[in-house]
Amino acid sequence: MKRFNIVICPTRNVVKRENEALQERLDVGVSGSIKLSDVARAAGVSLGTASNAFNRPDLVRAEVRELVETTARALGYAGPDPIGRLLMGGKANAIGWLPAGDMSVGHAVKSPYLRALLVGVAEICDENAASLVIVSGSYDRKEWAIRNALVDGFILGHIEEVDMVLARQRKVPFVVMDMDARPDVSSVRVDGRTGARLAAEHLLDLGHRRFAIVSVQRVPANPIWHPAGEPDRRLVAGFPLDEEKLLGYREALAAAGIALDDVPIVESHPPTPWAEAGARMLLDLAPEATGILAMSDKQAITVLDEARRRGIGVPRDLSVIGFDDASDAVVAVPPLTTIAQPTIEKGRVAARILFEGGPVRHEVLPVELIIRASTAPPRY
Amino acid sequence: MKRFNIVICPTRNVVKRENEALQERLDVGVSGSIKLSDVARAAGVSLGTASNAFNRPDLVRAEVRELVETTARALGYAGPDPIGRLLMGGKANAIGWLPAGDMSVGHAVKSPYLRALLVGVAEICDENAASLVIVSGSYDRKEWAIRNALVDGFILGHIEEVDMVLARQRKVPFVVMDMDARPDVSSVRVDGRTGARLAAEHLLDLGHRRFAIVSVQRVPANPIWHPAGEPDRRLVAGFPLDEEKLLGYREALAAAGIALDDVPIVESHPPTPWAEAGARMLLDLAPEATGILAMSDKQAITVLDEARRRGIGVPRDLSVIGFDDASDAVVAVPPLTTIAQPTIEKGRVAARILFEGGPVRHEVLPVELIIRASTAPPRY
DNA sequence: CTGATGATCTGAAGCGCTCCAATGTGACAA
DNA sequence: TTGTCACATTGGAGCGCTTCAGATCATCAG
Repeated sequence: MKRFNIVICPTRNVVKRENEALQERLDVGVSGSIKLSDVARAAGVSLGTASNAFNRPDLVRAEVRELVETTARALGYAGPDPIGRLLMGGKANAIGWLPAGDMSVGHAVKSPYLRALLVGVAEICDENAASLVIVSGSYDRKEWAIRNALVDGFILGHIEEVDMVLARQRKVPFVVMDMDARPDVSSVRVDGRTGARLAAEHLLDLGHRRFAIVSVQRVPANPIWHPAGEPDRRLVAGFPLDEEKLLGYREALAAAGIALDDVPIVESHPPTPWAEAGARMLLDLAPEATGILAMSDKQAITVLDEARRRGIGVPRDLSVIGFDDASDAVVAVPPLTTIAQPTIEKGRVAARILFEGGPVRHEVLPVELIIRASTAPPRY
Repeated sequence: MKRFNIVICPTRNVVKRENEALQERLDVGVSGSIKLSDVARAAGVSLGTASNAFNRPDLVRAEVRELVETTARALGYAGPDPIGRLLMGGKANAIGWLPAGDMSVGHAVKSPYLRALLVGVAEICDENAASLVIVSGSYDRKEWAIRNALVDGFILGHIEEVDMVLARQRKVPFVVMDMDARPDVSSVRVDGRTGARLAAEHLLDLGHRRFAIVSVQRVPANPIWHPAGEPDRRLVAGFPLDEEKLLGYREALAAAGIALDDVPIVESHPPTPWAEAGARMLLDLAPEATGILAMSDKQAITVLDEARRRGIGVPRDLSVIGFDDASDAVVAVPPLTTIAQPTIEKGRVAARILFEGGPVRHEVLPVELIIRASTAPPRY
């Protein structure tokens, strides 16, 4: 029967205290929001118990729990503030995604390739009931973003070494995409070299011998032209994955007796205005090429469009092959021959690495040649 | 000259202390991460000064600031922890987006309509250098999500009243989409009623008199058939905006002497499997209809596909009109006649309301009839 | 009747940071 | 010399919560 007393006392208390608290709040107007300690006081229990009532209900007697809940409701308390919770080592319940280079949030949503990646990541987020943060990461804010984004882990588009150092300091797990990461950093990439080799071999098999390459430029800027035979040419490719692609092209071309240095290259930034300038430059300066090797579908399709504008028939006069097999490749005019990479799966794998924790992993995903209608034997 | 002393002392201090601190850290292995107070101690300055060195550098003498920075670097300090910062009323620098109903993160990225919305929101996020959180909000987690997402504001897809109460408790600004919000909650919507009226009028003008409506079902479930003349029919539409559409249809039809109650309605959930079942149900049960009024492009296109499968010619045998003008409307076969809504702009407006703060706003955006090839006069 | 055992609760110590009132200092004017 | 200022820095009080080592008390075996 004493039990009973113990229960009844706080209950009586609460009615009284609740009223007091309510009164207080009315007096002060709709004052600063109530916190857990207010609820605890009003309910006549300790802060710890109130906390437990919300987070570890099994540790609290049913009556007391209910009492706390009632009080909370009466006070208009919205439950423990996520920020306070976080401080004691709680999880943000979200992972962050930082697209490569200077890509904005907007671009991340618009680009078919990045979007596909996002779809994969989002799927795994759903499985884990976590939110997805598209981190605003244009160059000038990237450092701030990496340091301050409220996430439990990061997926980083291929980034600079310096950003990787930052990310490591952040002490949250992260995985990088599309680069040969250091051994102590998880990574997910596709076999860009093989893909590029397949692309070049496809055109070679069709009989092409005069090529031009559309390479990726890392930053938004005017396209750069690298003529055939350019002295001291290095790997002119924006991101690590693009360097790999260049190696793949070189490998295949070399097997056919063609030196990479004898192939003109245009470097352009894939988003629209730059890619278009690149396409114009390409068709202006390499009119003799019959086979165009593009490092992304976006760039390949831009070449397709520019060729159409000029009355150059594809694939009659010009063959174009892309890379990615993003969603727009199949609806391009003509449908784009390309190297498919499992982009959605790439997103999934990266996200899984984050959620599963575990040791460092390095995943390399396969690529595949998809022959559509933008490539054909050259006319002689 | 005393000035000089003051400067030099901490500097000497720091070298010594830095070593001590380093030693400590080595002793403990790579122990728990260093915090601002460690840096302050090691640099021989107060915690407050160390904080200022990072956040309000102008308040700290250059030498001291540099000293703090050096020490921080030496200790491997990654800068003030965002969580601690948050606690004192800092901003998360992110806004959250919670798609409607039971939509998952994945669906939010896949659906052309939601994606367009996302593009608009993302654009404004970029302008404000903020991140975008796609909040995981399937029904069972929605409450948790609203309470705990680490954001400075919310964009809520049309939600239940109860969620709005939660959102208000959260004490962060939020705006709801596509519903007649309460006067104290900002909202952005399109003029669904006018849009629907335009759609019905278009078909009426073409000469159609026998209609069927594809309405939106709020939750994933088998489609529901509402035959013509169903007794006690109410507004059978999933979300508030869909109710408006129904009113618009009713208005236009009534003007032509057709009672809404005499039009069969199928209610289906727009994502794929349900929409397909709805399309089949529609063509099975309303074979006499020559004009289909669909509340979303997704559903309209699904009808298009099912009709093709059955050998029903569109627009020869059947006219179909959608709503949204999402990106897939124009590439549908045949290209879909639809009511365009400024979806991207809708996203922009919602995001701007959040970032600009200011008083409650209620924005209504216009719609427009886009005639393509899925509608034509009926055959007699 | 005693000590041991569980089941509940309490109280206080953080978590890492920001903010602010108070302090100290040199420069400058009176 | 003294008073006044502006600037640089300090110390400590929070921010809202979780966690954990006790404290309490009814219960039960011995």
